[in-house]
Amino acid sequence: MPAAMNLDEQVEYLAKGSVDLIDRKDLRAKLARGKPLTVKVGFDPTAPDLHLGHTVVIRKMKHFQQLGHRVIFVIGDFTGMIGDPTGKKTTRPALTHEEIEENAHTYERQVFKILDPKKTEVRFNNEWLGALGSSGMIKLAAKYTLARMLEREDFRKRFDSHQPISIHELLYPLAQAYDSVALKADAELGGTDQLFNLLVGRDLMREYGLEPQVVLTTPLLEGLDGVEKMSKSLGNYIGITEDPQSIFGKIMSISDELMWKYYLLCTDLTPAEIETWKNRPMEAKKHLARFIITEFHGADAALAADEEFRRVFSERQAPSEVDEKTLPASKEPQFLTKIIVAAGLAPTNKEAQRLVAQGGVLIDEARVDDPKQTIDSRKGKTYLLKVGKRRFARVNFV
RNA sequence: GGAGAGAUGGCUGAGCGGUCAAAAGCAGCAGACUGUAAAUCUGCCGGGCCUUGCCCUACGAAGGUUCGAAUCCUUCUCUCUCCA
Repeated sequence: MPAAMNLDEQVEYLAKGSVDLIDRKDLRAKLARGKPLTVKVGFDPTAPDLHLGHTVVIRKMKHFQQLGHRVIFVIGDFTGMIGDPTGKKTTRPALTHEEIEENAHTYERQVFKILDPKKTEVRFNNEWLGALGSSGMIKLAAKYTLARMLEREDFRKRFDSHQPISIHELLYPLAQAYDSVALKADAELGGTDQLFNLLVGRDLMREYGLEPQVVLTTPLLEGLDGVEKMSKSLGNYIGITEDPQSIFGKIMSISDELMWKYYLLCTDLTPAEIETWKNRPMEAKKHLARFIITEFHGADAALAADEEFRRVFSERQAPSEVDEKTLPASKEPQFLTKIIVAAGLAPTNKEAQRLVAQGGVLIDEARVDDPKQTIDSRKGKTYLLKVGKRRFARVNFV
């Protein structure tokens, strides 16, 4: 990271990969004072499993940190009671204090793989929002108008199409904005879906006689499918705490096209450096996978994952470590499909049948194509099963 | 308070009383191919079964009409719209 950058270089460094920066001049002016900025990012307390999509904004926090600024990680234990209305259909259950505490710790463990713990503050917004009380809340609500709220695209659309908007949803942007007031934030970061909320922060700060914060948004990262944004509920995510082998495989499974976006948002390489990889996509993808695994699990794990990938997919050998399954022996031969299910290689018998019929099952390296295949399952028998490209198990009959 | 619209498989979204385990797209899975779990192409895509044909579930819930209902009727639940 850049030790001594001049003002403009700093602005550029911080702006890299951002979508909105409001406004660049403000940021420059704040930086010019030479004092560390207070930079805040809010996180919902409900989803403690961070994935690569979350790391985009966390990486941006890191950039601020590297330049010596004060980064505050705000856990929205108060705003969590409302739930950000963005595209949400179901209200989530209220969490207990213990659960929130626990989630916060889980966050920290993951976030500090990227951020420097010594330079990161963690705060809970119930601290100041809870203290407001209902009368304080009303005073806060008095600072903003419905017309301005309806500028938010999400609200606007719902309003125009006569979809319901609950009153409490209008409070969410206000509450979040009040975080900035309470913390006297110089800048707030968030995904592009946060733009409106972040801008309300600016307005509200003016109302409270504070200098408005700089707003910086980062792009939403598409998930493995390359279509939907990465999210746990869609199952198209790469979790920070996932095992290295899965991360490696999942990275390799993204489309070449999508890979470049991951490069831009999930590594610290400059666009010029990324360009040098363009003519060898496969190597580039492996390099990306190694980079990401190194960050979360260390370089050794990354190398091992790479080796294993080569072994299993390029050379189509069995992995170095195969799950051992012990199944009860029987004198009569048993249907292979049942064994596959019993070994946890397929969820249902029907699915196992399909896999066999489609030629996706190998016993001891030999393909099976008869769904009615039975196998000798007397005591002491052992088989190496391969189902699909990446499910292996050694079954032992006892 | 009154009038009306709608609820379909992970999602989006078709669906004439029988030929609907339910079109199509997306996502997912498998195979082929390959530079990768990329792209492309092909196939699959509710479950059970001593396993290929039969049986169970399934179209918001519960009843009913019918030889037969996702499709018709009644009630209920939920969502939305309009009028007041």
